[in-house]
Amino acid sequence: MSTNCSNCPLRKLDAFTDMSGPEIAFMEKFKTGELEAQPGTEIMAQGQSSTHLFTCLTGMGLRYKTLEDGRRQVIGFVLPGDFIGLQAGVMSEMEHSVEASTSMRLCTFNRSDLWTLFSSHPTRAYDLTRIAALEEIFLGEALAVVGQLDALAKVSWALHRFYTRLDSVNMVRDGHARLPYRQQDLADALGLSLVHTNKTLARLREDQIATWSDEKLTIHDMTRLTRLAHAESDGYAKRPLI
Amino acid sequence: MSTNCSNCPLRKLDAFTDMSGPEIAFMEKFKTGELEAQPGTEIMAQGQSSTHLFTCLTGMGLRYKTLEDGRRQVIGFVLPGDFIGLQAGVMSEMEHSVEASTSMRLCTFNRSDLWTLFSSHPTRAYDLTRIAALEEIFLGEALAVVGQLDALAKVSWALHRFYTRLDSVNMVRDGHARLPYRQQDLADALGLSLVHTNKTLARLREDQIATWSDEKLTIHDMTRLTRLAHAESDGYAKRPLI
DNA sequence: CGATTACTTGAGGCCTGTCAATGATGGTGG
DNA sequence: CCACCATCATTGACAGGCCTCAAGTAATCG
Repeated sequence: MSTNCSNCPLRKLDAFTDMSGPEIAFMEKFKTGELEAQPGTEIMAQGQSSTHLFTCLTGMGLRYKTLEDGRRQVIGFVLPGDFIGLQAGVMSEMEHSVEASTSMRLCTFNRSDLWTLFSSHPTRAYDLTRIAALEEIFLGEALAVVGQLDALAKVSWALHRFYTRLDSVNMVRDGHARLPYRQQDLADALGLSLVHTNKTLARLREDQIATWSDEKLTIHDMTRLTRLAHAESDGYAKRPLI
Repeated sequence: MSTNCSNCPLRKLDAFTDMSGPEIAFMEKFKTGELEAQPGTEIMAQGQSSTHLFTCLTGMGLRYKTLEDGRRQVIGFVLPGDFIGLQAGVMSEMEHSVEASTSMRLCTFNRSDLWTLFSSHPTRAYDLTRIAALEEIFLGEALAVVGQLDALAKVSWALHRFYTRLDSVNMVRDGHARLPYRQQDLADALGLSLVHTNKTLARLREDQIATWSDEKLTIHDMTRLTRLAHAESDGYAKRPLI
């Protein structure tokens, strides 16, 4: 069973900007199908070009760069509504990989159609550029966190951001949210060792601030978490959906 | 004396993609003037919107985020050919500041004209998106460096990247390049303390790999520097100029 | 010539990485 | 059904890379 854009469940969320009728009609043509990705699958590979672009419909994944010595830097986490493959679309190849952490359902687009988007639907092109700018903003914030904060603040920031982003796509129920990543993923995102990440999570748990276990995230004290996280106040405005 | 786009000295460099006649004609209209910024001037401020966008014509600057506790993360360094204000253009406000390190000459554009760029010149819109994607690629690489590498590799990476980028805009003469930043700027970019940055630079100098003093960068052994830097081999392809 | 800024160098300590071992869980094959 | 293996989370011990503090030099400026 495939979803069409006119009744896309994501588009109705408050987190995303509105789309006009003609825009929706165009997206119906732009979208070529859907893809189911199993956990552990590599959706896009670093150093390769791709004929397809995606939007995450359901499920979660992560973006990461692999260094030649085997180390790994997690660049970000893919949640529903996220666009995948902008780099492959406008550059020759991807500079990071994207992997499915859970089973994921993805809307698929043809890279070759991207040019018609720019030439015939400037509002959609503008939205795509805004998405790129949002990525840039996030990476700048992540760089500041990894570069300047200590371990407790790093982990707090990550959990705070997970919770906020999951909440924006309606994936928080009764204060709980599914967080299907491994501690190693978080460690690789924050530039910490697995061991130290584990101990920092244990401390947040003991201090009754936040608990993340069995793939489930629970915030016990959002006030203290926000303070520890040095979280920027702005409650992330609406963003475009492709 | 003001430069017009048709004889823009940057456009002729190998580093930048070609521009068609109609594109150049449009840029002439799009460009509203030039601005001279003195060293230390804040060109764009974090948290503020701006009516103007810029392209760096000459001189150098830096982008940085300020944390509430006063710490600072340098997000990147602005060299000739770099576009400034993409975030201000397509989002409500900037999430980082831009400051002039030397005297800078900037091409100025009106933010309100940006929409006509998207609606009437899709090739230019595409280029703008590519620039955003390039920024994203750079920030991803910076995140991996700051998150995963040790101090020696971080500093080596930075010097290697400085040299490569300066070379691409023809600012290297006889193996020397002007690098008008302070050690504190580099430290804040790499997430290192000033003291440790200084000692790491001293070590690279003693080992006859690279010397950076008196605002002048000299590479003595590019082979070893490249190895230390874990530098990605791809010799940065052509990029668009706005 | 005092004040400011930037670079340099040394000493000491802590935050975080590495190493190592254990437990828990789940999948697999005999 | 159980031994076996792989993955992930957890905990302790220890070392080291990097930070902080501090002091000194040099250059620039009003």
